[in-house]
Amino acid sequence: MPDIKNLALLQFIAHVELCSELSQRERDAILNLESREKHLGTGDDLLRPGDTVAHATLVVKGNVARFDPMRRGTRQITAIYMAGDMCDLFSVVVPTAGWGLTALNVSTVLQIPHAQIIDLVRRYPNLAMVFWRETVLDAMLMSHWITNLGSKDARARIASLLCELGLRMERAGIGKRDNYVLDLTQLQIGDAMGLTHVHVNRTLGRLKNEGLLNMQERRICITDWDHLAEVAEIVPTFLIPCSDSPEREVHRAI
Amino acid sequence: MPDIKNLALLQFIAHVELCSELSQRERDAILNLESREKHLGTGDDLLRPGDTVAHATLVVKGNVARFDPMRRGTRQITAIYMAGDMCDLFSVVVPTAGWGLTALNVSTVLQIPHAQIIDLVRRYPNLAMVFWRETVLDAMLMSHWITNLGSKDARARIASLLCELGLRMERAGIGKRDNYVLDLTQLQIGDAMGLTHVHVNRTLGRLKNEGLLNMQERRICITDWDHLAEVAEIVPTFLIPCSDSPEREVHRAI
DNA sequence: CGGATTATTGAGTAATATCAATCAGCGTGG
DNA sequence: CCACGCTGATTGATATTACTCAATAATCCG
Repeated sequence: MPDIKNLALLQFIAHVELCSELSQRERDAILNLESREKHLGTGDDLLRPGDTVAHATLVVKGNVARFDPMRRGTRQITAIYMAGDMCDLFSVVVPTAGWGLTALNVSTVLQIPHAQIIDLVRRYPNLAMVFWRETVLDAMLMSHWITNLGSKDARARIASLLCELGLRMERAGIGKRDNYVLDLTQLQIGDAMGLTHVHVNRTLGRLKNEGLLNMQERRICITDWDHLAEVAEIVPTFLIPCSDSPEREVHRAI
Repeated sequence: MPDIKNLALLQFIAHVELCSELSQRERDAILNLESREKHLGTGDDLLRPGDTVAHATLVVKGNVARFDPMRRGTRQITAIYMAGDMCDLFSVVVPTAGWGLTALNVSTVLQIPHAQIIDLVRRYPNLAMVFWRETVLDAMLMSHWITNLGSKDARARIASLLCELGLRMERAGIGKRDNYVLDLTQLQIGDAMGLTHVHVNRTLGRLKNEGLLNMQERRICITDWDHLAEVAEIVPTFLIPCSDSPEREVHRAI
Protein backbone atom coordinates (compact mmCIF):
# COMPACT_ATOMS: atom_id res chain seq x y z
CA MET A 1 0.00 0.00 0.00
CA PRO A 2 1.38 3.43 -0.86
CA ASP A 3 2.73 5.12 2.21
CA ILE A 4 0.77 8.33 1.71
CA LYS A 5 -2.49 6.56 2.49
CA ASN A 6 -1.15 5.29 5.78
CA LEU A 7 0.15 8.72 6.67
CA ALA A 8 -3.20 10.26 5.85
CA LEU A 9 -5.09 7.76 7.97
CA LEU A 10 -2.64 8.29 10.82
CA GLN A 11 -3.32 11.99 10.54
CA PHE A 12 -7.04 11.32 10.67
CA ILE A 13 -6.58 9.14 13.74
CA ALA A 14 -4.60 11.90 15.43
CA HIS A 15 -7.40 14.32 14.57
CA VAL A 16 -10.05 12.01 15.99
CA GLU A 17 -8.09 11.35 19.16
CA LEU A 18 -8.18 15.02 20.08
CA CYS A 19 -11.77 14.44 21.18
CA SER A 20 -12.41 10.71 21.10
CA GLU A 21 -10.70 7.80 22.80
CA LEU A 22 -9.76 4.90 20.54
CA SER A 23 -8.60 1.39 21.39
CA GLN A 24 -5.58 -0.07 19.62
CA ARG A 25 -7.86 -2.43 17.70
CA GLU A 26 -9.98 0.50 16.55
CA ARG A 27 -6.90 2.40 15.42
CA ASP A 28 -5.73 -0.64 13.47
CA ALA A 29 -9.14 -1.05 11.88
CA ILE A 30 -9.08 2.55 10.68
CA LEU A 31 -5.60 2.06 9.28
CA ASN A 32 -6.86 -0.90 7.30
CA LEU A 33 -9.51 1.12 5.50
CA GLU A 34 -9.28 0.85 1.75
CA SER A 35 -9.31 4.09 -0.15
CA ARG A 36 -8.61 5.76 -3.44
CA GLU A 37 -6.28 8.70 -3.72
CA LYS A 38 -7.48 11.64 -5.77
CA HIS A 39 -5.67 14.80 -6.83
CA LEU A 40 -7.57 18.01 -7.36
CA GLY A 41 -6.76 21.30 -9.03
CA THR A 42 -8.03 24.67 -7.84
CA GLY A 43 -11.76 24.89 -8.42
CA ASP A 44 -12.27 21.21 -9.18
CA ASP A 45 -15.64 20.03 -7.92
CA LEU A 46 -15.54 16.86 -5.89
CA LEU A 47 -19.29 16.71 -5.46
CA ARG A 48 -22.19 18.70 -6.82
CA PRO A 49 -25.41 19.39 -4.96
CA GLY A 50 -27.88 16.62 -5.68
CA ASP A 51 -25.25 13.99 -6.41
CA THR A 52 -25.45 10.63 -4.69
CA VAL A 53 -22.10 9.48 -3.39
CA ALA A 54 -20.77 6.12 -2.25
CA HIS A 55 -17.69 7.27 -0.38
CA ALA A 56 -16.55 9.64 2.30
CA THR A 57 -13.63 11.95 1.69
CA LEU A 58 -10.58 12.57 3.85
CA VAL A 59 -8.53 15.67 3.08
CA VAL A 60 -4.82 14.87 2.87
CA LYS A 61 -3.39 18.09 1.49
CA GLY A 62 -4.78 21.49 0.58
CA ASN A 63 -8.28 22.73 1.34
CA VAL A 64 -11.72 21.54 0.38
CA ALA A 65 -14.85 23.66 0.87
CA ARG A 66 -18.42 22.60 1.33
CA PHE A 67 -20.77 25.00 -0.45
CA ASP A 68 -24.41 25.66 -1.14
CA PRO A 69 -25.30 26.79 -4.62
CA MET A 70 -27.13 30.08 -5.04
CA ARG A 71 -29.57 31.26 -7.64
CA ARG A 72 -27.26 33.50 -9.63
CA GLY A 73 -24.58 30.85 -9.87
CA THR A 74 -22.69 32.12 -6.85
CA ARG A 75 -21.74 29.80 -4.05
CA GLN A 76 -21.86 30.22 -0.31
CA ILE A 77 -19.03 28.35 1.36
CA THR A 78 -20.33 26.67 4.52
CA ALA A 79 -17.16 24.94 5.71
CA ILE A 80 -13.44 24.96 5.01
CA TYR A 81 -11.67 21.65 5.51
CA MET A 82 -7.96 20.99 5.90
CA ALA A 83 -5.63 17.99 6.16
CA GLY A 84 -6.95 15.43 8.62
CA ASP A 85 -10.58 16.51 8.24
CA MET A 86 -13.22 14.18 6.89
CA CYS A 87 -15.12 16.58 4.68
CA ASP A 88 -17.94 14.30 3.71
CA LEU A 89 -19.01 12.35 6.75
CA PHE A 90 -22.57 13.58 6.24
CA SER A 91 -22.89 11.41 3.19
CA VAL A 92 -22.37 8.15 5.08
CA VAL A 93 -25.87 8.45 6.54
CA VAL A 94 -27.38 10.81 3.94
CA PRO A 95 -25.91 9.72 0.60
CA THR A 96 -27.80 12.18 -1.56
CA ALA A 97 -26.02 15.43 -0.94
CA GLY A 98 -27.78 18.74 -0.50
CA TRP A 99 -24.39 20.39 -0.66
CA GLY A 100 -21.32 20.51 -2.90
CA LEU A 101 -17.61 20.06 -2.35
CA THR A 102 -14.91 21.91 -4.23
CA ALA A 103 -11.13 22.23 -4.00
CA LEU A 104 -10.06 25.70 -2.92
CA ASN A 105 -6.49 25.05 -4.04
CA VAL A 106 -4.32 22.18 -5.25
CA SER A 107 -5.41 19.37 -2.98
CA THR A 108 -5.20 15.67 -2.36
CA VAL A 109 -8.00 13.60 -0.87
CA LEU A 110 -8.61 9.98 0.03
CA GLN A 111 -11.98 8.60 -0.94
CA ILE A 112 -13.18 5.88 1.41
CA PRO A 113 -16.16 3.77 0.33
CA HIS A 114 -19.20 4.09 2.58
CA ALA A 115 -19.31 0.30 2.68
CA GLN A 116 -15.91 0.30 4.39
CA ILE A 117 -17.03 2.77 7.01
CA ILE A 118 -20.30 1.00 7.65
CA ASP A 119 -18.48 -2.29 8.02
CA LEU A 120 -16.13 -0.55 10.45
CA VAL A 121 -18.88 0.77 12.71
CA ARG A 122 -20.64 -2.59 12.62
CA ARG A 123 -17.53 -4.29 13.94
CA TYR A 124 -16.59 -1.49 16.34
CA PRO A 125 -19.74 0.16 17.70
CA ASN A 126 -17.69 2.83 19.45
CA LEU A 127 -16.55 4.05 16.04
CA ALA A 128 -20.15 4.91 15.18
CA MET A 129 -20.07 7.23 18.18
CA VAL A 130 -16.73 8.57 17.03
CA PHE A 131 -17.99 9.43 13.54
CA TRP A 132 -21.16 10.85 15.04
CA ARG A 133 -18.96 12.98 17.32
CA GLU A 134 -16.92 14.20 14.36
CA THR A 135 -20.16 15.23 12.70
CA VAL A 136 -21.19 17.14 15.82
CA LEU A 137 -17.86 18.95 15.97
CA ASP A 138 -18.35 19.93 12.35
CA ALA A 139 -21.85 21.14 13.19
CA MET A 140 -20.59 23.15 16.17
CA LEU A 141 -18.30 24.98 13.81
CA MET A 142 -21.26 25.66 11.51
CA SER A 143 -23.15 27.05 14.44
CA HIS A 144 -20.31 29.50 15.04
CA TRP A 145 -20.36 30.48 11.39
CA ILE A 146 -24.06 31.26 11.71
CA THR A 147 -23.18 33.51 14.61
CA ASN A 148 -20.37 35.12 12.65
CA LEU A 149 -22.56 35.84 9.66
CA GLY A 150 -25.62 36.82 11.64
CA SER A 151 -24.19 38.91 14.42
CA LYS A 152 -20.79 40.32 13.51
CA ASP A 153 -19.49 42.98 11.17
CA ALA A 154 -16.90 42.32 8.49
CA ARG A 155 -13.94 43.06 10.75
CA ALA A 156 -15.06 40.66 13.49
CA ARG A 157 -16.02 38.03 10.95
CA ILE A 158 -12.65 37.93 9.27
CA ALA A 159 -10.82 38.11 12.59
CA SER A 160 -12.93 35.19 13.76
CA LEU A 161 -12.19 33.14 10.66
CA LEU A 162 -8.46 33.77 10.99
CA CYS A 163 -8.50 32.74 14.65
CA GLU A 164 -10.54 29.64 13.90
CA LEU A 165 -8.33 28.52 11.05
CA GLY A 166 -5.20 29.22 13.06
CA LEU A 167 -6.38 27.06 15.94
CA ARG A 168 -7.44 24.29 13.61
CA MET A 169 -4.15 24.42 11.69
CA GLU A 170 -2.24 24.23 14.93
CA ARG A 171 -4.36 21.36 16.14
CA ALA A 172 -3.85 19.54 12.85
CA GLY A 173 -0.11 20.09 13.14
CA ILE A 174 0.18 22.11 9.95
CA GLY A 175 0.98 25.51 11.39
CA LYS A 176 0.93 27.64 14.47
CA ARG A 177 -2.20 29.48 15.54
CA ASP A 178 -0.53 32.81 14.92
CA ASN A 179 1.54 31.82 11.92
CA TYR A 180 0.20 29.61 9.18
CA VAL A 181 -0.22 29.39 5.43
CA LEU A 182 -3.72 30.22 4.24
CA ASP A 183 -3.87 29.45 0.54
CA LEU A 184 -7.18 31.16 -0.20
CA THR A 185 -8.04 34.08 -2.45
CA GLN A 186 -9.87 37.06 -1.03
CA LEU A 187 -12.77 36.07 -3.26
CA GLN A 188 -12.96 32.68 -1.53
CA ILE A 189 -12.78 34.31 1.89
CA GLY A 190 -15.65 36.52 0.80
CA ASP A 191 -17.69 33.53 -0.38
CA ALA A 192 -17.25 32.02 3.07
CA MET A 193 -17.89 35.14 5.15
CA GLY A 194 -20.74 36.58 3.10
CA LEU A 195 -18.73 39.59 1.92
CA THR A 196 -17.59 40.89 -1.44
CA HIS A 197 -13.93 40.43 -2.28
CA VAL A 198 -13.60 44.20 -2.34
CA HIS A 199 -14.75 44.46 1.21
CA VAL A 200 -12.58 41.54 2.29
CA ASN A 201 -9.62 43.38 0.84
CA ARG A 202 -10.41 46.60 2.66
CA THR A 203 -11.06 44.77 5.91
CA LEU A 204 -7.83 42.78 5.77
CA GLY A 205 -6.04 46.04 5.02
CA ARG A 206 -7.62 47.58 8.07
CA LEU A 207 -6.58 44.68 10.32
CA LYS A 208 -3.05 45.05 8.97
CA ASN A 209 -3.05 48.79 9.61
CA GLU A 210 -4.23 48.17 13.14
CA GLY A 211 -1.13 46.06 13.68
CA LEU A 212 -3.05 42.86 14.35
CA LEU A 213 -1.98 41.01 11.27
CA ASN A 214 0.66 40.54 8.63
CA MET A 215 0.37 38.74 5.34
CA GLN A 216 3.30 37.94 3.09
CA GLU A 217 2.59 35.68 0.17
CA ARG A 218 -0.06 33.36 1.57
CA ARG A 219 1.28 33.29 5.09
CA ILE A 220 -0.86 34.73 7.86
CA CYS A 221 1.06 36.13 10.77
CA ILE A 222 -1.11 37.21 13.68
CA THR A 223 0.92 39.85 15.48
CA ASP A 224 -1.37 40.26 18.46
CA TRP A 225 -3.40 37.13 19.04
CA ASP A 226 -5.26 38.28 22.12
CA HIS A 227 -6.28 41.52 20.51
CA LEU A 228 -7.42 39.76 17.35
CA ALA A 229 -9.47 37.31 19.41
CA GLU A 230 -10.97 40.33 21.16
CA VAL A 231 -11.84 41.90 17.82
CA ALA A 232 -13.30 38.56 16.70
CA GLU A 233 -15.72 38.75 19.64
CA ILE A 234 -14.81 35.23 20.60
CA VAL A 235 -16.62 34.04 23.70
CA PRO A 236 -15.17 31.33 25.96
CA THR A 237 -17.27 28.54 24.51
CA PHE A 238 -16.76 29.67 20.94
CA LEU A 239 -13.78 27.64 19.93
CA ILE A 240 -14.16 24.49 22.01
CA PRO A 241 -14.25 22.30 18.92
CA CYS A 242 -10.99 23.67 17.53
CA SER A 243 -9.10 24.19 20.72
CA ASP A 244 -6.64 21.78 22.26
CA SER A 245 -6.59 23.70 25.50
CA PRO A 246 -7.20 22.21 28.96
CA GLU A 247 -10.96 22.49 28.70
CA ARG A 248 -10.93 20.02 25.84
CA GLU A 249 -12.34 16.63 26.81
CA VAL A 250 -11.74 13.19 25.37
CA HIS A 251 -14.83 11.06 25.16
CA ARG A 252 -15.64 7.43 24.97
CA ALA A 253 -19.32 6.67 25.28
CA ILE A 254 -19.25 2.93 24.64
CA MET B 1 -46.51 5.85 32.44
CA PRO B 2 -48.21 9.11 31.59
CA ASP B 3 -49.67 8.98 28.13
CA ILE B 4 -48.03 12.21 27.00
CA LYS B 5 -44.60 10.61 27.07
CA ASN B 6 -45.74 7.80 24.81
CA LEU B 7 -47.34 10.27 22.44
CA ALA B 8 -44.19 12.34 22.34
CA LEU B 9 -42.01 9.32 21.61
CA LEU B 10 -44.43 8.20 18.91
CA GLN B 11 -44.12 11.64 17.39
CA PHE B 12 -40.35 11.35 17.52
CA ILE B 13 -40.53 7.94 15.85
CA ALA B 14 -42.71 9.36 13.11
CA HIS B 15 -40.19 12.15 12.66
CA VAL B 16 -37.29 9.72 12.43
CA GLU B 17 -39.10 7.46 9.99
CA LEU B 18 -39.33 10.24 7.46
CA CYS B 19 -35.69 9.57 6.67
CA SER B 20 -34.71 6.38 8.50
CA GLU B 21 -36.07 2.88 8.41
CA LEU B 22 -36.79 1.32 11.81
CA SER B 23 -37.59 -2.26 12.73
CA GLN B 24 -40.49 -2.98 15.07
CA ARG B 25 -38.03 -3.93 17.81
CA GLU B 26 -36.24 -0.62 17.39
CA ARG B 27 -39.52 1.27 17.57
CA ASP B 28 -40.44 -0.58 20.74
CA ALA B 29 -37.05 0.13 22.25
CA ILE B 30 -37.47 3.84 21.61
CA LEU B 31 -40.93 3.74 23.16
CA ASN B 32 -39.44 2.21 26.28
CA LEU B 33 -37.04 5.08 26.84
CA GLU B 34 -37.34 6.59 30.29
CA SER B 35 -37.67 10.33 30.42
CA ARG B 36 -38.61 13.28 32.53
CA GLU B 37 -41.22 15.77 31.44
CA LYS B 38 -40.36 19.42 31.82
CA HIS B 39 -42.48 22.50 31.30
CA LEU B 40 -40.93 25.76 30.22
CA GLY B 41 -42.09 29.35 30.13
CA THR B 42 -41.11 31.86 27.49
CA GLY B 43 -37.43 32.68 27.81
CA ASP B 44 -36.59 29.88 30.20
CA ASP B 45 -33.09 28.58 29.58
CA LEU B 46 -32.84 24.83 29.30
CA LEU B 47 -29.08 24.86 28.90
CA ARG B 48 -26.42 27.53 29.09
CA PRO B 49 -23.23 27.55 27.05
CA GLY B 50 -20.53 25.70 28.93
CA ASP B 51 -22.91 23.48 30.88
CA THR B 52 -22.34 19.76 30.94
CA VAL B 53 -25.53 17.82 30.42
CA ALA B 54 -26.50 14.22 31.03
CA HIS B 55 -29.63 14.04 28.92
CA ALA B 56 -30.94 14.73 25.46
CA THR B 57 -34.07 16.77 24.97
CA LEU B 58 -37.11 16.01 22.84
CA VAL B 59 -39.48 18.87 22.09
CA VAL B 60 -43.10 17.92 22.74
CA LYS B 61 -44.88 21.26 22.46
CA GLY B 62 -43.82 24.78 21.62
CA ASN B 63 -40.45 25.85 20.29
CA VAL B 64 -36.92 25.61 21.63
CA ALA B 65 -34.01 27.54 20.13
CA ARG B 66 -30.34 26.71 20.14
CA PHE B 67 -28.27 29.87 20.53
CA ASP B 68 -24.72 31.13 20.74
CA PRO B 69 -24.04 33.86 23.27
CA MET B 70 -22.55 37.12 22.05
CA ARG B 71 -20.30 39.62 23.72
CA ARG B 72 -22.86 42.29 24.48
CA GLY B 73 -25.28 39.81 25.98
CA THR B 74 -27.21 39.33 22.79
CA ARG B 75 -27.87 35.89 21.42
CA GLN B 76 -27.68 34.51 17.92
CA ILE B 77 -30.28 31.80 17.39
CA THR B 78 -28.75 28.96 15.37
CA ALA B 79 -31.71 26.59 15.21
CA ILE B 80 -35.43 26.58 15.90
CA TYR B 81 -36.86 23.27 17.06
CA MET B 82 -40.49 22.15 17.12
CA ALA B 83 -42.51 19.17 18.35
CA GLY B 84 -40.89 15.90 17.37
CA ASP B 85 -37.39 17.38 17.11
CA MET B 86 -34.56 16.23 19.34
CA CYS B 87 -32.97 19.55 20.12
CA ASP B 88 -29.97 18.29 21.98
CA LEU B 89 -28.63 15.25 20.19
CA PHE B 90 -25.22 16.91 19.98
CA SER B 91 -24.77 16.48 23.68
CA VAL B 92 -24.92 12.68 23.58
CA VAL B 93 -21.44 12.58 22.06
CA VAL B 94 -20.22 16.03 23.21
CA PRO B 95 -21.67 16.50 26.72
CA THR B 96 -20.08 19.86 27.42
CA ALA B 97 -22.15 22.24 25.36
CA GLY B 98 -20.71 25.09 23.37
CA TRP B 99 -24.23 26.32 22.83
CA GLY B 100 -27.35 27.17 24.80
CA LEU B 101 -31.00 26.16 24.62
CA THR B 102 -33.91 28.40 25.46
CA ALA B 103 -37.69 28.20 25.18
CA LEU B 104 -39.06 30.64 22.61
CA ASN B 105 -42.58 30.26 23.98
CA VAL B 106 -44.50 28.11 26.45
CA SER B 107 -43.09 24.69 25.76
CA THR B 108 -42.92 21.13 26.96
CA VAL B 109 -39.91 18.88 26.57
CA LEU B 110 -38.92 15.34 27.47
CA GLN B 111 -35.47 14.91 28.92
CA ILE B 112 -33.94 11.53 28.10
CA PRO B 113 -30.80 10.50 29.97
CA HIS B 114 -27.75 10.00 27.78
CA ALA B 115 -27.27 6.64 29.47
CA GLN B 116 -30.61 5.51 28.05
CA ILE B 117 -29.68 6.55 24.55
CA ILE B 118 -26.23 5.00 24.75
CA ASP B 119 -27.73 1.78 26.02
CA LEU B 120 -30.16 1.92 23.11
CA VAL B 121 -27.49 2.28 20.44
CA ARG B 122 -25.43 -0.45 22.07
CA ARG B 123 -28.33 -2.86 21.77
CA TYR B 124 -29.47 -1.65 18.36
CA PRO B 125 -26.47 -0.53 16.30
CA ASN B 126 -28.70 0.78 13.55
CA LEU B 127 -30.05 3.35 15.99
CA ALA B 128 -26.58 4.85 16.26
CA MET B 129 -26.79 5.46 12.52
CA VAL B 130 -30.30 6.87 12.98
CA PHE B 131 -29.21 9.38 15.62
CA TRP B 132 -26.15 10.22 13.55
CA ARG B 133 -28.48 10.80 10.60
CA GLU B 134 -30.71 13.07 12.67
CA THR B 135 -27.62 15.08 13.56
CA VAL B 136 -26.71 15.38 9.89
CA LEU B 137 -30.20 16.57 8.97
CA ASP B 138 -29.89 19.19 11.70
CA ALA B 139 -26.50 20.18 10.30
CA MET B 140 -27.88 20.42 6.76
CA LEU B 141 -30.39 22.92 8.02
CA MET B 142 -27.56 24.87 9.66
CA SER B 143 -25.74 24.90 6.37
CA HIS B 144 -28.81 26.49 4.76
CA TRP B 145 -28.92 29.07 7.52
CA ILE B 146 -25.31 29.95 6.79
CA THR B 147 -26.34 30.48 3.19
CA ASN B 148 -29.32 32.56 4.23
CA LEU B 149 -27.28 34.81 6.47
CA GLY B 150 -24.27 35.01 4.19
CA SER B 151 -25.84 35.41 0.78
CA LYS B 152 -29.37 36.75 1.01
CA ASP B 153 -30.96 40.07 1.86
CA ALA B 154 -33.54 40.51 4.58
CA ARG B 155 -36.50 39.81 2.30
CA ALA B 156 -35.09 36.53 1.00
CA ARG B 157 -33.95 35.49 4.46
CA ILE B 158 -37.34 35.88 6.04
CA ALA B 159 -39.10 34.31 3.08
CA SER B 160 -36.70 31.39 3.38
CA LEU B 161 -37.31 30.99 7.09
CA LEU B 162 -41.07 31.02 6.60
CA CYS B 163 -40.85 28.40 3.86
CA GLU B 164 -38.54 26.22 5.93
CA LEU B 165 -40.71 26.38 9.02
CA GLY B 166 -43.84 25.75 6.97
CA LEU B 167 -42.40 22.61 5.44
CA ARG B 168 -41.13 21.38 8.77
CA MET B 169 -44.46 22.08 10.49
CA GLU B 170 -46.28 20.20 7.76
CA ARG B 171 -43.86 17.31 8.01
CA ALA B 172 -44.27 17.23 11.78
CA GLY B 173 -48.05 17.21 11.36
CA ILE B 174 -48.58 20.47 13.22
CA GLY B 175 -49.70 22.68 10.35
CA LYS B 176 -49.77 23.12 6.61
CA ARG B 177 -46.79 24.53 4.76
CA ASP B 178 -48.78 27.58 3.76
CA ASN B 179 -50.82 27.91 6.92
CA TYR B 180 -49.35 27.40 10.33
CA VAL B 181 -48.99 29.00 13.74
CA LEU B 182 -45.62 30.62 14.33
CA ASP B 183 -45.49 31.70 17.94
CA LEU B 184 -42.38 33.88 17.71
CA THR B 185 -41.86 37.58 18.30
CA GLN B 186 -40.29 39.70 15.62
CA LEU B 187 -37.36 40.15 17.97
CA GLN B 188 -36.81 36.38 18.03
CA ILE B 189 -37.06 36.19 14.25
CA GLY B 190 -34.44 38.91 14.13
CA ASP B 191 -32.17 37.04 16.53
CA ALA B 192 -32.37 34.06 14.19
CA MET B 193 -31.96 35.87 10.89
CA GLY B 194 -29.33 38.37 11.95
CA LEU B 195 -31.64 41.38 11.63
CA THR B 196 -32.98 43.99 14.01
CA HIS B 197 -36.61 43.63 15.04
CA VAL B 198 -37.28 46.95 13.33
CA HIS B 199 -36.07 45.61 10.04
CA VAL B 200 -37.93 42.33 10.52
CA ASN B 201 -41.08 44.35 10.99
CA ARG B 202 -40.58 46.37 7.84
CA THR B 203 -39.65 43.31 5.82
CA LEU B 204 -42.67 41.32 6.97
CA GLY B 205 -44.79 44.36 6.12
CA ARG B 206 -43.30 44.43 2.68
CA LEU B 207 -43.99 40.74 2.08
CA LYS B 208 -47.58 41.34 3.19
CA ASN B 209 -47.90 44.33 0.85
CA GLU B 210 -46.58 42.25 -2.00
CA GLY B 211 -49.45 39.84 -1.42
CA LEU B 212 -47.23 36.90 -0.53
CA LEU B 213 -48.21 36.63 3.07
CA ASN B 214 -50.85 37.20 5.69
CA MET B 215 -50.47 37.21 9.43
CA GLN B 216 -53.35 37.29 11.87
CA GLU B 217 -52.51 36.71 15.48
CA ARG B 218 -49.62 34.30 15.28
CA ARG B 219 -50.86 32.45 12.23
CA ILE B 220 -48.79 32.60 9.06
CA CYS B 221 -50.78 32.29 5.88
CA ILE B 222 -48.65 32.07 2.76
CA THR B 223 -50.87 33.35 -0.02
CA ASP B 224 -48.56 32.53 -2.91
CA TRP B 225 -46.22 29.69 -1.98
CA ASP B 226 -44.39 29.44 -5.29
CA HIS B 227 -43.73 33.14 -5.40
CA LEU B 228 -42.51 33.19 -1.81
CA ALA B 229 -40.19 30.26 -2.52
CA GLU B 230 -38.94 32.23 -5.51
CA VAL B 231 -38.30 35.26 -3.34
CA ALA B 232 -36.56 33.00 -0.82
CA GLU B 233 -34.11 31.98 -3.55
CA ILE B 234 -34.67 28.37 -2.70
CA VAL B 235 -32.69 26.03 -4.93
CA PRO B 236 -33.84 22.46 -5.58
CA THR B 237 -31.49 20.89 -3.04
CA PHE B 238 -32.20 23.50 -0.41
CA LEU B 239 -35.00 21.91 1.49
CA ILE B 240 -34.25 18.22 1.17
CA PRO B 241 -34.04 17.80 4.94
CA CYS B 242 -37.43 19.34 5.59
CA SER B 243 -39.29 18.09 2.58
CA ASP B 244 -41.49 15.01 2.42
CA SER B 245 -41.63 15.19 -1.34
CA PRO B 246 -40.80 12.31 -3.69
CA GLU B 247 -37.08 13.03 -3.69
CA ARG B 248 -36.96 12.19 -0.02
CA GLU B 249 -35.22 8.90 0.68
CA VAL B 250 -35.51 6.49 3.58
CA HIS B 251 -32.23 5.02 4.69
CA ARG B 252 -31.07 1.99 6.56
CA ALA B 253 -27.33 1.54 6.57
CA ILE B 254 -27.08 -1.46 8.87
C1' DC C 1 -56.36 49.30 35.68
C1' DG C 2 -51.22 49.65 35.10
C1' DG C 3 -46.77 47.99 33.76
C1' DA C 4 -44.28 45.32 30.52
C1' DT C 5 -43.59 43.51 26.22
C1' DT C 6 -44.32 43.74 21.31
C1' DA C 7 -45.41 46.06 16.99
C1' DT C 8 -45.11 49.96 14.15
C1' DT C 9 -43.40 54.15 12.01
C1' DG C 10 -40.06 58.04 11.03
C1' DA C 11 -35.55 60.23 10.41
C1' DG C 12 -30.78 60.06 10.20
C1' DT C 13 -26.44 57.22 10.08
C1' DA C 14 -23.19 53.58 9.24
C1' DA C 15 -21.87 49.47 6.93
C1' DT C 16 -21.47 47.08 2.87
C1' DA C 17 -22.42 46.31 -2.04
C1' DT C 18 -21.81 47.77 -6.67
C1' DC C 19 -19.48 49.63 -10.48
C1' DA C 20 -15.28 50.80 -12.51
C1' DA C 21 -10.56 51.24 -13.14
C1' DT C 22 -5.82 50.13 -12.41
C1' DC C 23 -2.05 47.29 -11.06
C1' DA C 24 0.69 43.13 -10.08
C1' DG C 25 1.99 38.39 -10.74
C1' DC C 26 2.39 34.51 -13.54
C1' DG C 27 2.13 31.04 -16.90
C1' DT C 28 2.03 30.35 -21.89
C1' DG C 29 2.73 30.49 -26.64
C1' DG C 30 5.07 32.69 -30.35
C1' DC D 1 12.94 36.35 -24.50
C1' DC D 2 8.90 39.00 -24.65
C1' DA D 3 3.97 39.99 -25.40
C1' DC D 4 -0.32 38.49 -24.13
C1' DG D 5 -4.12 37.09 -21.37
C1' DC D 6 -5.73 35.60 -17.10
C1' DT D 7 -6.47 35.81 -12.29
C1' DG D 8 -6.19 38.20 -8.09
C1' DA D 9 -5.29 42.49 -5.37
C1' DT D 10 -6.11 47.20 -4.71
C1' DT D 11 -8.36 51.68 -4.75
C1' DG D 12 -12.05 55.25 -5.63
C1' DA D 13 -16.80 56.87 -6.14
C1' DT D 14 -21.49 56.01 -5.54
C1' DA D 15 -25.73 53.40 -4.32
C1' DT D 16 -28.24 50.58 -1.29
C1' DT D 17 -29.23 48.05 2.64
C1' DA D 18 -29.83 47.65 7.21
C1' DC D 19 -28.88 49.71 11.76
C1' DT D 20 -29.66 53.12 15.39
C1' DC D 21 -32.25 56.18 17.90
C1' DA D 22 -36.65 57.75 19.09
C1' DA D 23 -41.43 57.95 19.63
C1' DT D 24 -45.97 56.05 19.74
C1' DA D 25 -49.49 52.48 19.46
C1' DA D 26 -51.14 48.01 20.45
C1' DT D 27 -51.33 43.93 23.11
C1' DC D 28 -50.74 40.98 26.89
C1' DC D 29 -50.76 39.82 31.63
C1' DG D 30 -51.37 40.12 36.44
